[in-house]
Amino acid sequence: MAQLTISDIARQVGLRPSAIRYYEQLGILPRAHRISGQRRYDTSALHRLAVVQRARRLGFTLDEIRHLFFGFRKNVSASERWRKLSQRKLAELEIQVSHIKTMQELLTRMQGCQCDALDQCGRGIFRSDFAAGESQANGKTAKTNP
Amino acid sequence: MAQLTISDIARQVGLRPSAIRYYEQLGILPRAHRISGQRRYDTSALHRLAVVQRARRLGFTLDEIRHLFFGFRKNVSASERWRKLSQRKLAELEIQVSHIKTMQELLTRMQGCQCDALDQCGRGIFRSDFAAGESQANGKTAKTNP
DNA sequence: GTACGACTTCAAGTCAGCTTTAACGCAAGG
DNA sequence: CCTTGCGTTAAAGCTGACTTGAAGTCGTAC
Repeated sequence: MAQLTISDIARQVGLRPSAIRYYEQLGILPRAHRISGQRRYDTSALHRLAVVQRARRLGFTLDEIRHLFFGFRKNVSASERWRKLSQRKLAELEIQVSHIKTMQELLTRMQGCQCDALDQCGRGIFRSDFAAGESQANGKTAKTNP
Repeated sequence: MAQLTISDIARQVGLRPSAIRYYEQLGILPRAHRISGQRRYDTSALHRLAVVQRARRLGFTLDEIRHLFFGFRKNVSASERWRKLSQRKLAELEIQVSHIKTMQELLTRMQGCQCDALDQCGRGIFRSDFAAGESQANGKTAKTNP
């Protein structure tokens, strides 16, 4: 069982063959086994790619994806690093959910008076993301954009 | 009250001045009022930019941002288009939340046996995102990648 | 009056994430 | 045997979102 060609799996996950070769090149997919030079896959490749696609749509970079899902080394120190990385990502996702809620509220409120909603929510978002104290910098605000 | 320079607001929202000029060029920010050639802003620019930043981090493109937040024309037909667009975006955000939940579960489960969790969740995600019927195409699956 | 620093425009450069192109290999069918 | 069709690689190209560089304009400070 390793009968799928590159265009088979590409079609099944909605990617082009070129993207899959690119992923192999980056180490996101393992080097595929070849039959007379051509890549052959089994269904596990489909599952990996499904995860990759989900993660991409949530804003994960290809580098993050590689480290989080396919980069775990066997040794202990690296697994400690992995744990830290995934904890950080879990926290990010938590925040992302709350930001989506705010955004949904904004869009919903804009069904009424667009300018009002935009200005009010904008003020709120600004305070929560950036405004520390009007005139002084303080260390609490997240450095989201270095 | 229009005393902030471009680098003032850039610093306050964590962007470079060049990004703000770029946004003006794209129509995401209105053409700023100038004093001897130089842009001056008031706090409402900060609020707009806070919204822009939030939206960007949630994966909105600059085009979407322009249309959703700053593109509403005064006439009725355009406002109908706007409503459709925002409804679509609200639905997308809903789906995004559920995908984040799945991803959190995957990462959490990977604290245990990574390969097992990855393969199991991958299978699930694949079925839910792509697998329609094994051998036949059907029209229900989302065309996420045209 | 000229040096400084912060601004201006416009064009070209950068980076991630692919896609396209060119030149080629293999095998199944007529 | 040779065309057709899908596959291969390496290198160059494209898009979105900016950044950088070159060349110039202000206003204040010496």
